[in-house]
Amino acid sequence: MPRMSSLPHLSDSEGAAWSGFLRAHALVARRLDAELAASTGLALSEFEILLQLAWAGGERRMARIAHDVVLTGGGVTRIVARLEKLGFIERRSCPGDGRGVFAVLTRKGRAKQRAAQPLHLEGVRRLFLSHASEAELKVLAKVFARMVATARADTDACDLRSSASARPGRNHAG
Amino acid sequence: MPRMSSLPHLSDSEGAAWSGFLRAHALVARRLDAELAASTGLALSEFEILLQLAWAGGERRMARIAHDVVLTGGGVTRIVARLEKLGFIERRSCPGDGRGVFAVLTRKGRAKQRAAQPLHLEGVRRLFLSHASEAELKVLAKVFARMVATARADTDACDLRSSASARPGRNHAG
DNA sequence: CTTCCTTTGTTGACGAGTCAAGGATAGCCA
DNA sequence: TGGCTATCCTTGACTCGTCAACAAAGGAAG
Repeated sequence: MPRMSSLPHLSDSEGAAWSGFLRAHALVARRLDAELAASTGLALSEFEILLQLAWAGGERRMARIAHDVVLTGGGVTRIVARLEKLGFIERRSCPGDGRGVFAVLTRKGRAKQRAAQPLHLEGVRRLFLSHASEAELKVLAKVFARMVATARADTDACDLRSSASARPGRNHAG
Repeated sequence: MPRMSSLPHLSDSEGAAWSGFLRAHALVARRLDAELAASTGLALSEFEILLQLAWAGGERRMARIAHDVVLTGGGVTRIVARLEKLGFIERRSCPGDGRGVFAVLTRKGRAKQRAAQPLHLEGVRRLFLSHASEAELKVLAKVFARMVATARADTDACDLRSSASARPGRNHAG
């Protein structure tokens, strides 16, 4: 019979895993973002988009970016606008689909991404990777992959289902 | 020699673990927050504070809350203000320390927390816990604990050191 | 007691990203 | 060809939480 620790009705390891997940993410993401911003002027979300683009060969459609970095369409529009104003990205209309927009890494953008890469990498290693053995890393990867897969499946299914239904916002009813 | 997958200079499992970490957190936290908000009107951050309070026996000082949930002092002030307006929390001045403020769970607040608990728990299980075996959960807990411990140690040390120094903000210098 | 420094909590200004509405294009079916 | 619906992106309004400045209170040293 499992005893309870930080969360009632959760076993010790359950509670520790969940609360650790939240705390670890908050601490690691916050610090990495701060370090990145301090020495490159880029927020983590901005760098991640540059990285995605570099990884994708330089260009990618807005919707695809949003999906990859788990952000709203509107959010991506704004981040890309920021990066465009800085000269790191260009918007290019999508031949063959008049709705689509490509975000394209400029030469300057690629340089910036390359310059920031070592710092980012060092941060990821120091704050995250260094705390797990190779075997543990594999476990994390596997578990996260499962969570992401089903969360995405759910979301997509939900999106399809609710195409024409209204959902309540945050009502704050006591 | 490790091959690279989603992130250059990172091995497959390293890249998968890191990017999985970010994606999984975004998806799980977003969805849990949405579900919680839809059926209780509480944001995840708000519920977590109620939970902390309940867990702590009903009262806790602001600074302690901020530390526990990994938020800024200002942030906690605002969340507590929200919860106070809703009648879930009372502010009480701290006897013996004129600066301190206790956040105290009201009867209504405790009831709210109890009412929301099952939904929260179910969400945590479905979105997070169900994707890992007991052994895997133990690994997650251990790894997260290490990350949190050193991140906190670093932060604290940094805070002490920088008590009287200026730090640059986000400069956005290209 | 006075001075200096630290800690605690609050607040105005702000930045980031969400949400929902809207315009434009695509694609299907009669 | 003329609807009808779905998808893509953008934008105004808004919420959330951060940051920096601040006021009030401890605490130690002279």
